[in-house]
Amino acid sequence: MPPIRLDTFLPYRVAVLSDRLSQRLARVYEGCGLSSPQWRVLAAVAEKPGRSAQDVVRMTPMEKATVSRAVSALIARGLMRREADDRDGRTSRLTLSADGERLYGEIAPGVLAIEADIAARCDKAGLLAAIDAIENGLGAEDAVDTVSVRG
Amino acid sequence: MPPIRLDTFLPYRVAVLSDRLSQRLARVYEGCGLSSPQWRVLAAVAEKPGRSAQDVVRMTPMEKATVSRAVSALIARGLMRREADDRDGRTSRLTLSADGERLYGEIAPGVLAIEADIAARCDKAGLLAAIDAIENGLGAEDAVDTVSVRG
DNA sequence: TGATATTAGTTTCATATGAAACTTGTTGCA
DNA sequence: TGCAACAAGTTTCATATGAAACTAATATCA
Repeated sequence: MPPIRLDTFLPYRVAVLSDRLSQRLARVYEGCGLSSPQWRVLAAVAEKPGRSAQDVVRMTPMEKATVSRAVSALIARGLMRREADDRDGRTSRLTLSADGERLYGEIAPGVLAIEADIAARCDKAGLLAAIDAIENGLGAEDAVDTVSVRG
Repeated sequence: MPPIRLDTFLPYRVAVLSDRLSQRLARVYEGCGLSSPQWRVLAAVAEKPGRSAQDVVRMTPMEKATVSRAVSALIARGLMRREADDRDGRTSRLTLSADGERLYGEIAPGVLAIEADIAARCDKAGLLAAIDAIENGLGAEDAVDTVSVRG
């Protein structure tokens, strides 16, 4: 079996890149006492107020337990509010408090500056298109499950 | 502060993609009783026998403690061997045992098939070029540290 | 040469994580 | 209705993780 060449093996390259980007962003929000899941929840709710925890789980690489804990921590710090959905008693709608908006406003520029640096160095549109294509493919494979692996 | 649009925010998109790819690959090697760090170490050593634990740490998004534990586990399972470097008494050289090669040979085709699917759906060369460019940029930013964030 | 700093690797410890059980509310349908 | 399946969210528990302390070997350089 000839070994997998890692420098051109996409899952490996993407994993390394993702980790480095995460660490780079973390430098910005860790100073504000946010963990990575907390930052992610904050960003998701800031983008679209009223999202439920489940919404965040679906759009994010986080378990529902992780999101639940992050939400609790953000509420305990007074950065986020939770109110019951009037249609469905199970789900609750999340919004940022004034303090939450303020903190978000402190972090976002630094984070956006990093992304601008990144985008300036690569073909961002092409990269997004590739990511879309891959994710669509992964979704399709889910249906086929392990079949494509056995070939 | 206008919220960050996540669907075009590269660190977010890359994190989600990386997580999905990891889970997809994990389906293959989990069946063989390997954890994610164990698979990564196995793949790194298979690619270039004689790599040290530190080599693996440098090329991989894993802590040295994680690598140390993964190596121990692989050796305990008889999949890997460790022998002292004759020049430097601190480092040890890792190689796969016959069983390790065999297991690698079982896993690699499935993993490569997944990557082939992915590569077929996107501009792989362009994607690799973008990753290279971003990683180079991140390296450069390290030197400048937080300066570019303050702008 | 010998003192000091550094590096490879391991271990310890506190914490974060994921899986599964659980609670509560909703849906489907007989 | 009422009962079974299901979904949102929380909590529990065992385990994986990262940070820091630690050991042992090597560099550095006065």
